[in-house]
Formats: sequence, C-alpha cells, structure tokens
Amino acid sequence: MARSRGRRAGDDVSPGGPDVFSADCPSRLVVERIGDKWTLLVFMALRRRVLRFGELRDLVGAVTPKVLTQTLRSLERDGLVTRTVYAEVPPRVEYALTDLGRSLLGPIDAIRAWSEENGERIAASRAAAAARVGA
Amino acid sequence: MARSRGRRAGDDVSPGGPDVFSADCPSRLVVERIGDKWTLLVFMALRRRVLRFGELRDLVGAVTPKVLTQTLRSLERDGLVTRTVYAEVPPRVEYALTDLGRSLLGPIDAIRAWSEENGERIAASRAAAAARVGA
DNA sequence: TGCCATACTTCCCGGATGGATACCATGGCG
DNA sequence: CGCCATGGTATCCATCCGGGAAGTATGGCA
Repeated sequence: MARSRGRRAGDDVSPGGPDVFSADCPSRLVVERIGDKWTLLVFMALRRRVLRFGELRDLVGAVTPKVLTQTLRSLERDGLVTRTVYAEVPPRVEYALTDLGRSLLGPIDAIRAWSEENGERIAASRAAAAARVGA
Repeated sequence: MARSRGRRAGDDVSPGGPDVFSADCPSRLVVERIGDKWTLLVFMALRRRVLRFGELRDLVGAVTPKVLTQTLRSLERDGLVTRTVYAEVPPRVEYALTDLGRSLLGPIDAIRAWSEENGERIAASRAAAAARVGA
C-alpha cells in the first residue's frame, strides 16, 4: 500500500482549466454526448433547417426508426433539439436545433475542419498497422 | 418501393463541405476515435510531457491496465501517440503524442471551452427531464 | 531460493448500444 | 368498410466496450 496513486502537487497538466481528470469533466460529457453513432449526422441534417421525422430518417440514411427516436429523445432531453408535435392527421412532428444546439456547431466545425485535413492520415496509419498484422 | 429515400438535389445541408452524410465522413471517424471512455483523459495527460505506463495509469485514475493498454495501442495504431520500449529490467515504456496527436489538441480545446461554458446547461436540462419522469 | 517491480496479457462476464422485424393509433377519403 | 400516411412502439437479438481478477516475463537483489 501507500503506493502514491493519483496526481502529486506540481503535476500541472491542464493549462488554466479546472480538473480535467475528474470523472464528470465537462469535456468528457460533451464528447460522449456527440460520440454516439448518429448524433453528428442529426446535427448536420438540422444545421440548415427544421426537419420532420421522416425527412431526418431519409436524410441520415441507414438509421432505423427506433434508434433515430432514441437519438432525438436524448438530444431533446439534453436541451439540444426541440420536438414540436402538430395535432394533425397524419401526425406531423418537427425537430429543430435549440440555441444551445446551434452554439455547439462551432466546436463541431473545428473537429470537422481538422478531420478533413487529417482524417486521411489516421486512416492511412490504421491501414498500415492492419497491413503489418495481416502480412 | 420508389419511396424517394436519400437526399434530393437542392438539399444543400453542408455549407462548403464534402458529403457529410457518407458513412465514412471524416468527422465521424474522429469523433468516434476520441469518443471512447479514456482517450480524452490520455490526451490531457500527455499534453504536457511524455509519460510512462504507470504514470499514465496513476494520472488517469480508475482505468484498469487492460483497458489502458487497449486505449494506447489503438492510439498508436492511428498515429496519434508513440510507444517507446526501453530494453531494461524492470521494463520501461514511454508514451508521447505525435505531431498529429498534438495538432488534435486544438479542436479538443474548442470542445473543452464550449463544455466549460455550456456543460452545466446540458446537465441541468438532463436533470430537469429526469425530475419530470421521476415526479 | 525466493521476492520485487514493471508492463503487460488472458479469461470471463455483464451492461449498454444498436439493428431487424413487426406491430400500433389516428382520422380523412373512396 | 378498408386503406393510406405518419410517426412512432414492442420485442428480440448480436455485438461491443469495458471491468475484475489473476497470470506472465525478465533479471537484479537479499
């Protein structure tokens, strides 16, 4: 025991930020939030205009209704999109980004810019590693 | 059939970018890459200096050696960190960010800044929704 | 002859994630 | 009466991610 776990004083790892290593670090919250399979696509689809459920489903592509519903409900729960139901027949439901959701487009675009510049490098490195294993 | 799936011409969803909806969209690649449980912590830990396996494990906290190894190997595979083994006894292994990895710190910081500003809003919205269900 | 430290690896397991398929509710319309 | 469209639910299932506990390899040292 007494195996000195955790950070010692002087381990200044984060320049000017709060504790980056706490389990509930806000960066992790957000990255996990947008890190699932369909969220980013939904954001891209809603970036320009309000969309109905079916439009979203067709735009995003291979998503099943169950999973799309899950994604949208969780985004609504987190205050990033709104869900508006019109009492018509057949039913009409519209989804839109909230202000909060729209403000997240900035950081997302930072990722996107980096990805478009460097994504190939990652893919290449990954492919090279796979080739080494395969050979 | 013939149920008009997919985008139609004129659905200009992405301002100036390539196809955001392709399955291998680079943004998704990167977000999935950093979206797992420990990658962000490893990045934060390695941002300032090279670290040994044990240092990393102690800094990050509750990660088990198996999972930390997995995380590091996949980061190495993708060209984001280097792994240097010194043939000593007991063994010494050092991990460091590559240039590519360091360049990713920029976008990560964009997320971090947004998170520190807005993370609470998400948490609050989520808590409010949970309270509505619980009540 | 053990014992130590480091940096793993192996095995097994449980929970979460996402997918396939089928079904449901409403009310206008023919 | 039965069909249509929309926007979902319900049910079941395969896969994956991560976790716990224990084992491995090396060689110096007491």
